Amino acid sequence: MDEKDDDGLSLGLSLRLGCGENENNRHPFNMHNPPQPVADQRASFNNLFHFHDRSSEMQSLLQGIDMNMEPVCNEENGVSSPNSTISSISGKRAEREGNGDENERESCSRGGSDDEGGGDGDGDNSRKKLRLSKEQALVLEETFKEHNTLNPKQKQALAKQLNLRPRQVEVWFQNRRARTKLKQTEVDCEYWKRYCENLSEENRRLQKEVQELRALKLSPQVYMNMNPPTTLTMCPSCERVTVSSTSSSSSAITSSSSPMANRNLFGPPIHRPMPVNPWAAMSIQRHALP
DNA sequence: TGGCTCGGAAGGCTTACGTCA
DNA sequence: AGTGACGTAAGCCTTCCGAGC
Repeated sequence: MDEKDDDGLSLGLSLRLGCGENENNRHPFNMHNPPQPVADQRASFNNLFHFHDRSSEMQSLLQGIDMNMEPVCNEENGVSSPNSTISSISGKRAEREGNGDENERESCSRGGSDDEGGGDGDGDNSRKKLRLSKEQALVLEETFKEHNTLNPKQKQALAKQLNLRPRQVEVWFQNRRARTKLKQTEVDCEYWKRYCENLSEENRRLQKEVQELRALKLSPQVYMNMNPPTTLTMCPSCERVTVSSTSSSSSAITSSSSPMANRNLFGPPIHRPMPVNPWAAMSIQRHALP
């Protein structure tokens, strides 16, 4: 088992960091906090999740499901939910399912063999699709919002609550993570696209400004009215811009009063609105882009 | 009825970790 | 004690394909 940190008493939870499927405030493009590689983001947090400590809202969601009901083999029932059928269990995944799922699978497979014998007759090769009920989907969604991965105990508990096989819960979470990531990628791409467009616009504007300044430089009377040369510096920690004159006495001003106040001289704006959780973004308009 | 989208499921691959020589 | 080989478990990616619109 991979649950080395599971003491068997607590319901530990494995969470992925950085990619942010569950991090609603994720800022994937913050230059000071770049996105992390997906493959190495696994980290385990224990004791973060207890099914029986859920909110009352969650409890109400679960009201339609008998939490005390023993998990019922779907193959025995023929359906896992009022509008679902069940797929056959086969292949590598079924082979490597841990002991935690083994008992249930074995018991289910006995019923499944009966069902297969009297079912549609296409045997193990068929993928019988199921459609999770609304109640099941709601509970899974709510659970996913809290934690996008489950450890075996949580998977078992959730499967029991929803009257599903642990494998179904596992697959649902895998698909949910994958599709969340896809959504996030789409949002990210759109963001970068518009970000580049704005950079191009900014570049054009600055080039025009340079041309205007060069034109002024060519006219001699301008020099007579110019202030002494100034130096712009920015504190790397607080990012405040300081304008200091080389001749006048300590005329340093901060960015708040500087004409350069709104210009980040050293890269993209730090506090630029970043893409939000894609699922939230689907219903909430994105922040205004730069 | 064919096309399309959604989403459950399977298979392959990668990674992390434990065990053992 | 350090190390490489090996096995195992879990997650991710890609693809398939049934169901519903």
